[in-house]
Amino acid sequence: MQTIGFEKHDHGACIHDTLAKAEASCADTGLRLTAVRRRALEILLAEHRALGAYDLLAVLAEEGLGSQPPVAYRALDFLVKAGFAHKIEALNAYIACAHLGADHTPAFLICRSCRSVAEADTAPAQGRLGDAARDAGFKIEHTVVEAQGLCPACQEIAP
Amino acid sequence: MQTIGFEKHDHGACIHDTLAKAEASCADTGLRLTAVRRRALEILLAEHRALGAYDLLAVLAEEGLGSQPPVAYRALDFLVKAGFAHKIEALNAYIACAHLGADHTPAFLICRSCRSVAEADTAPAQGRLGDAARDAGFKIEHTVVEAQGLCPACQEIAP
DNA sequence: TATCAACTGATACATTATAACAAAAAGGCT
DNA sequence: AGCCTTTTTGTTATAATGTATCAGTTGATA
Ligand SMILES: [Zn+2]
Ligand SMILES: [Zn+2]
Ligand SMILES: [Zn+2]
Ligand SMILES: [Zn+2]
Repeated sequence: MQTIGFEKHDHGACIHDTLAKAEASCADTGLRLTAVRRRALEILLAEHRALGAYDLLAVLAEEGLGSQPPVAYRALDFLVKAGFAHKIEALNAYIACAHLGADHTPAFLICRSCRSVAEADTAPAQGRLGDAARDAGFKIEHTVVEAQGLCPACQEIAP
Repeated sequence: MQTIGFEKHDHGACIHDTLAKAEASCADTGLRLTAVRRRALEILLAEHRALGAYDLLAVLAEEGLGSQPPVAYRALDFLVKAGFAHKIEALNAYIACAHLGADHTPAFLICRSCRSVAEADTAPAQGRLGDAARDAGFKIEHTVVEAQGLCPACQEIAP
């Protein structure tokens, strides 16, 4: 699975395709991609960067889509539960899924300088973690894998 | 490296040894394990469970070691920077290091029911993540690996 | 013992997140 | 369409987590 985020790519298509997949997924499953939810996903998709709930709320508020924190948190909860977005625990922030529709276990490369985030896949890496869990009798339900450091662009600026 | 946390072990020795190692480490490096910091480490060590900063503060406050948030956050910052404790990002909480003194890259198994945490090691798992990072030109400085699920004890209670 | 750096105490504030409840909208049913 | 139920939205208030700042104290070192 491709690591999406830092390299050049057709980002217009990236946004368009992801929205289309989200809509198709909702049509399939009966979930409702309402105006606020759809716009929230678009806002997250605009860049491959993590946005805080209040950053998202600020944009929604400008557009008259809601001005109180629950508006943002509800939209984010929906997107995360539907698998359309992920929470970056190390930043208390959120990012649109870059592999929407694919069955994947995301791993993130997070730039501490520009907050851009690339999404890779660590299913193989979790073999190791899975071994440790099995040995300990632990039942894994969800994993968080986040690497923090410097993206290619920021290494040149501040190496 | 052993996964410490869920299995039976001599926890008294576990506490005692870790404190001794922390003291030795400070003696070596010139760091100062002051009263508040030492007590904070003891409190974290009491159980293999994650404590929030305000949970820690409540205990410190009872004991007259400080009553304002910065007291807890300063102690935690010190312990984390010194490698004596780790932050569990998914819980915004903190846990004493279970492998103090060993050069390790921690990975955590976090029980969503009882909040107990086992500390394993993922250096091998990060081979995969490292590959993805290298391919993307990303320079990893720190990694967060946290698996959430049910510990052995809680699987029996609420399976 | 004078000096400087590190640590502590304390106030205030910033950021992130949730509880609770009423109103509105959407969807299913006859 | 009219009625009923569920989901979503609007709003207020508050909880939980985390920092900035500055004054005072302590401790190492010269
Ligand atoms: Zn893109
Ligand atoms: Zn960057
Ligand atoms: Zn122990
Ligand atoms: Zn448990």
